[in-house]
Amino acid sequence: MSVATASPPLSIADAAQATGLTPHTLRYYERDGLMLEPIERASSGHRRYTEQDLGWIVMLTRLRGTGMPIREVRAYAELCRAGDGNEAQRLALLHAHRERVLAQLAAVQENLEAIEYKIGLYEGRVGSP
Amino acid sequence: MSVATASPPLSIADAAQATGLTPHTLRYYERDGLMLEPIERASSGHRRYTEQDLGWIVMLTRLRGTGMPIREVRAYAELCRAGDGNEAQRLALLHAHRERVLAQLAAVQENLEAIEYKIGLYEGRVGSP
DNA sequence: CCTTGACTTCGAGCCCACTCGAAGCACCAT
DNA sequence: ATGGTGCTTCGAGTGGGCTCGAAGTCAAGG
Repeated sequence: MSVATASPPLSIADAAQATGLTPHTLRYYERDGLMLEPIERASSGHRRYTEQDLGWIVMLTRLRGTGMPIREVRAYAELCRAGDGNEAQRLALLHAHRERVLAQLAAVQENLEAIEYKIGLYEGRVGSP
Repeated sequence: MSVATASPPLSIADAAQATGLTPHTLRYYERDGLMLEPIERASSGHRRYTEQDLGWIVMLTRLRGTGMPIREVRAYAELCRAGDGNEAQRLALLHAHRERVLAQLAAVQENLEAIEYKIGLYEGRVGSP
């Protein structure tokens, strides 16, 4: 059994620190239905982030970081929340996202090449008298 | 001499068609100082886009498509407008942009890999009973 | 002549994703 | 007890990048 590391829940400030988001953003995500479930509270009412919470935040940050809109992250979260039985839907959502990201990557790379060509022109011109 | 293809200037609708932007966006870009110079007008006051104009629009679309903010495109346009003598500055601007784009590409690719790993998990689970 | 339709300008509106501020409560150290 | 810090909620504000609508003008076709 892995009882070794039962790390204690984190305050919102620590969770922000750990995820690279701000406390404001963490609250906003929760309000907006992006979390799998409402974050647990201490008796004081303060949020307590578990390791699972952090793991999910990392995933959603990756989704956001690849350009998935908030509303689609929410849709994905809702599927996960709904429990077993909709894995195919989740998979379809992730697949569709993957295709979009690949297309986007290809487009950016093509544009970048054209820009690098332009840079080459400038370097040629700048290097010569 | 290449006198062969002296293509006539285009209406804003045709230029929009040709560049994949909307007429609204083309006017907005011009208003916002993103064009190298004000677009020529027909006697009616209607814009007439030349091939040079289209070429520049393609370039600026590539800059935008790689995430360069409007204000920086404007800065680049201003440098170009200023004429010779600031090639080093333009180059520096493009170089800086290139670095940002490469960093961004790397980040997106890393995130995408993690998402693909997740997809792999779902496919494994979905494939089995 | 008169309509049609593509254009013009100007300013406002919209969407997205945060980002912030105000007012209030809870705990902890002095 | 008291001040400080760190949280809470709520709602409003910001910035970027378009996007749109209204009102007017012009050239061509019927």
